[in-house]
Amino acid sequence: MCRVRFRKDSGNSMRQQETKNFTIKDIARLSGVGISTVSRVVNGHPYVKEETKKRVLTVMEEYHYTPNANAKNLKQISANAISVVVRGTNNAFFASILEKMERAIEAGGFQCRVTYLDERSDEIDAARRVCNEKKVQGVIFLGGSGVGREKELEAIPVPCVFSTESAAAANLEHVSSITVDDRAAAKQAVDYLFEMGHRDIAVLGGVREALNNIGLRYQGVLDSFREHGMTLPEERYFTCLFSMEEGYNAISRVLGTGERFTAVFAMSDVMAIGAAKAITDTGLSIPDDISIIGYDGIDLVRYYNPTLATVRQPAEEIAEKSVALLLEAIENDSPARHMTLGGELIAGASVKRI
Amino acid sequence: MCRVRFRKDSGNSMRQQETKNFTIKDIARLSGVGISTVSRVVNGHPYVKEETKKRVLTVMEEYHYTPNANAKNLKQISANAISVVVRGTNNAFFASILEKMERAIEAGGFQCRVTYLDERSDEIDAARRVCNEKKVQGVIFLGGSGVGREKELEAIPVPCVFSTESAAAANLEHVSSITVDDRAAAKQAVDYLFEMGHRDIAVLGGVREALNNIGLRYQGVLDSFREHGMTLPEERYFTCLFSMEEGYNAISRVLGTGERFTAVFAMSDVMAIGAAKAITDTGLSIPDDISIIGYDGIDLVRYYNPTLATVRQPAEEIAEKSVALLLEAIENDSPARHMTLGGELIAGASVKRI
DNA sequence: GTGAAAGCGCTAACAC
DNA sequence: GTGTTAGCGCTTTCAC
Repeated sequence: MCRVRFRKDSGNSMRQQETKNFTIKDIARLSGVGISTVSRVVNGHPYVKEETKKRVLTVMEEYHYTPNANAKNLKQISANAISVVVRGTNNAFFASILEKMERAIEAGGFQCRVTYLDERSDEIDAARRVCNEKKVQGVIFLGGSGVGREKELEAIPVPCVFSTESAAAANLEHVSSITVDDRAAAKQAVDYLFEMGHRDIAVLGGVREALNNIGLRYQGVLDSFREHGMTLPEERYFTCLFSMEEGYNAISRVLGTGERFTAVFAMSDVMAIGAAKAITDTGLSIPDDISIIGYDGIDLVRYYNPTLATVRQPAEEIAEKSVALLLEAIENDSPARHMTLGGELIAGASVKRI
Repeated sequence: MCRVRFRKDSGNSMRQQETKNFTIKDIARLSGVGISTVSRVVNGHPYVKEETKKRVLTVMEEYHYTPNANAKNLKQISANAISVVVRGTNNAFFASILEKMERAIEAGGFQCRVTYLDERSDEIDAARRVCNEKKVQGVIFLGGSGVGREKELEAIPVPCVFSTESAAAANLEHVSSITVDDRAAAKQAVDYLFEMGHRDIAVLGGVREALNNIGLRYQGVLDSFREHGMTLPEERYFTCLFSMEEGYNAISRVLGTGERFTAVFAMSDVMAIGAAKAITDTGLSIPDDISIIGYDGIDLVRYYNPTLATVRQPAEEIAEKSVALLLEAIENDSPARHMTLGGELIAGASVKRI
């Protein structure tokens, strides 16, 4: 492309020059030093005469030199960096954790490299690739799961931390994890609805599998029902994906049939928001006709109308502990640990005592 | 790290092997062919005997070989890829455009490489780096601005498209842009408020600069006021950043002083949501006491209570046109173009006729 | 059809 | 303090 572009005004050699990608060799030649000296300056290594350094920096500036990261990574043994592999873009809950992780990683003296993956991609595969291409010293999986992937995890040569999913079952000496006690937290949410006098409670959640967060939250729901001498009828569990749209559709559909309940526990705040809108669109009121409580504690619940009750997962604590666990493993070669944090019930105007 | 880990059970050579990063050389040796043959198989080049190909693939499979992207990029001249540089993570409006861009780019036969940048980073610098490291054939800037950066843009050797910010002023033959007519769209929003009988209108927006989107939206606001024989008092313009929190704080503060108006135009939906919550938290009703209309048309406005009126920027059209412009420039070497799309007024329960 | 060999731009010994 | 040089893992001529 550029070729053609330049052919149009080939008399202009200035532009030709501006487009050239300067290499370390060019900079060395232009500043009259060897390439290793340039490399030393670029990487802030010691033992370069102040004067030489200045000259090299000037040339670098003048020609807009940027080192080629491919070449750097190809050669470099280790880069003092930590990689965070995030599963699922556009997830408000993860976004808030990620932000805090970045800060903690940098505070710990490491660079932070974030890899965003969509749902279709394999996070462990991506991590393996990052490890040997970017030479990172540790990996944090945000929203990924290591369950049943022991074999692949073995192939990752640096300490790992699974954030928000337990990896205790993998039982690997380089894989830690940090989770919220989903079962207890979900129980708290439903307990709260019972306390507020609700008896006819619906649950909006994802596909229940024994070992994932959803399965655990479901267990917590059952625990609460059991403790209150009740059982959750299967027709009161609505399955949907983690989006407002899906939550809306699921609850719209059931309310459309004339079915009624006095409260909903949604296993994520975005589902809860969809559900809330479905309720008001049906002409019902929150919380007068139906109460609703979510899960996660994303910022948005505070700004919704009415303010949504939720069980907050402690984002900053998750972030800090994840990074702390990883740094310990990297720096002190500490053994893997699996920590569990508690959720926090946040009351909101969306739940009414009946 | 891994060293230490392995020393713990150095008798286990299996794990040692699993952690090794296989290179193209290893695969060549293990399958008894030359490295160029492996390279051909990996890249799907023709002229490899079916049998040889099969053998190589088997070995690759067996040893979980993944090519090193650094080495690949270092050597490769061009990669049939397009880079999208997104400024500002966690922006729902951009996220929806990005998703559609990815699809369009892949449909056009190119790979899509997304680079996420925070507000502090320089998007043009990042693009330049991506160009010579990843060998992309074109760049789309989502949310970046090329204004006043002609010099740096010249250094990018491939066609570019600025999405959502005009780059007409740069007047470069390889830089196109696609924008919404912010001025007209903002005018629509305020016109609508006037039509609904509002006279005391507040505006919540960002820092006004002559050439950016905010400045244009502000001009549109002034246009509408002028057309309705009025002027916007300076004390009715509230400046805040693009977040719910900022919108909330700004409107809370002013309502707290007892100041009142009958309608608010917020220059983004997230600001509008913050403002909406500030209004209801003050004990006022939307739309009975104060009407509100936002800007952007993110999904969330449909799920808010009450449904927020907004001016929708046509995300899919922006995405499609951006990609189309770029593909044309890449494939047919078409000259730069600057397109302007229209916004669409979306009525909502948040605006009341008075 | 397939292999040998020359680099891509850089880092890190090692020599001076 | 600074320069020379050997690769990192790959693609890509160019021979055969």
